[in-house]
Amino acid sequence: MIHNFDTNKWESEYWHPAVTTDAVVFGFDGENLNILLVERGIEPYKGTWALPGGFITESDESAECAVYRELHEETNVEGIYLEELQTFSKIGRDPRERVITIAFFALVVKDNYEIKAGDDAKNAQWFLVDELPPLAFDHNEIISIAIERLRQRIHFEPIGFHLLAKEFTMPQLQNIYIAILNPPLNDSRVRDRRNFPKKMLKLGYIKETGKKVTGNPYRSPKLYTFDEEAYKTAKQNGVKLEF
Amino acid sequence: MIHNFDTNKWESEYWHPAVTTDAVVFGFDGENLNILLVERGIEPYKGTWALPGGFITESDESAECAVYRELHEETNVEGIYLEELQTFSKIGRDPRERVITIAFFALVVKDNYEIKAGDDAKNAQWFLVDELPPLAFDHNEIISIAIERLRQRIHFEPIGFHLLAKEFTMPQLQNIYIAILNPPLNDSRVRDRRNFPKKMLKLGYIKETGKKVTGNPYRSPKLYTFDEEAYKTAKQNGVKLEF
DNA sequence: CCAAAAGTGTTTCCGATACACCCATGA
DNA sequence: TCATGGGTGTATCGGAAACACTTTTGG
Repeated sequence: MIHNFDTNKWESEYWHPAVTTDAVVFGFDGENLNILLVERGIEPYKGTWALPGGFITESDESAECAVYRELHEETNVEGIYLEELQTFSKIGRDPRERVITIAFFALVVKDNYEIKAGDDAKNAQWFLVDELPPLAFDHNEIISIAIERLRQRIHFEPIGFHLLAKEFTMPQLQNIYIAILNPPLNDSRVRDRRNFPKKMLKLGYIKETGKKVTGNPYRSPKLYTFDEEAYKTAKQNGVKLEF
Repeated sequence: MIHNFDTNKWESEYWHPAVTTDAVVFGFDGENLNILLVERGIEPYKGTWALPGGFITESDESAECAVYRELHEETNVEGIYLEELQTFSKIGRDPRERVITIAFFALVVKDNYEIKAGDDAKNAQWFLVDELPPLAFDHNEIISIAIERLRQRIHFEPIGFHLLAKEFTMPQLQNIYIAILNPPLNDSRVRDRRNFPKKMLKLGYIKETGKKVTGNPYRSPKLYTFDEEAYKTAKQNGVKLEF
């Protein structure tokens, strides 16, 4: 093993890899789950769809900052809830050089953003999770892991609310669970219109607004909101909040 | 900071950070949960306890390889189950330069290894999770996150078996759940000697060996093993395996 | 025979599941 | 009035939780 430090005793001389960040941005439209992709405008994989992201370009930029910056530059999306997914460091995952990628995943309300391609991205748009195009690098693997993480997470944390507007209907919330968990058609726990709201309301952190949606050619659903205070209190008290 | 670019057009010109790996190794002794630490033999934090780990020193070394290598060099532990925890990239977490650390966590049978300090480690030993010494860098934070991850994971995956010898007793397995979940004393689900085995055996992937421990000055407990086949089958069939 | 720890069975109760009909709205 | 989708209550069943005494073993 190498132990050479240079004259600056704090500066290591070990090999330094390139580090990038990528974001798996999930957007929900009330019905289906989408992922935000960009079409690469530069080599390698020019013209192929890929996750938004890019190099950490400055020594004083954190990974979080880098991924926010790239996301804004490439897709015009900003100010979202981001969480680290995993780091990908296999040899050969980038044809240019050894690249280590810190992947994040994000949850947004799809219609809150006007997607605009920019920077290295020739194009940017939403794709249904079930209808993704061929992807650059190992981005398929990253997305699989992100979906898996989402599936686990939704059992323990109310992540659904990041995917919905402040006020939402029970069927919308239910559609999130169906889209993420993809349960069998006869799973009455998730798919039954009577059991689902009961279970959700029992968690104690969803409250009615008293309002209803208008303008539908059918019975108008009630609007609910996420009661963040109630959620925090319940969490602190160790109340089980599992779905 | 080092910025050496070559003429290869694939070589990016972005800034490259230093990347290290650290391992949070949990060892179980049948009673309590321990963490493996090393006493640093070099600056910075010379003489302070820290997680085993170190720089990715070669461009063809994956993060997994690096952490295995460092762990072996510094503590003589090898061939263990390792899983990525999280990547730590905050500015200023290392006084030398900007360092990004990929942290892993591992689960081992404590008594299977003879801990021997080596390489940059002046010393290496187990500490009870509740009695950790002051730690170098942000290793306290890394350990907190590792414990949290462990706590979540044990609900869904039979990670306990990595912490036990092939044959183990029910009270040992129960002690793992108690050590990791640290439930209130009146939590009869985890702490009751009648309910716990019932629940475990119902999962279907633990089988009796027919053997018993010998040499105790009291009733000898039965020995069980983890039935990996049964576990895989159950998992594929979507049987719920939650604790 | 004593101390220490392990093994075992039953009752109760709550919460999850299963299930079907009526309501609201706009066209 | 029709089509579409949303809202609501109840009965049953199963699994979780609560609970205490007996057995084994070595000293």
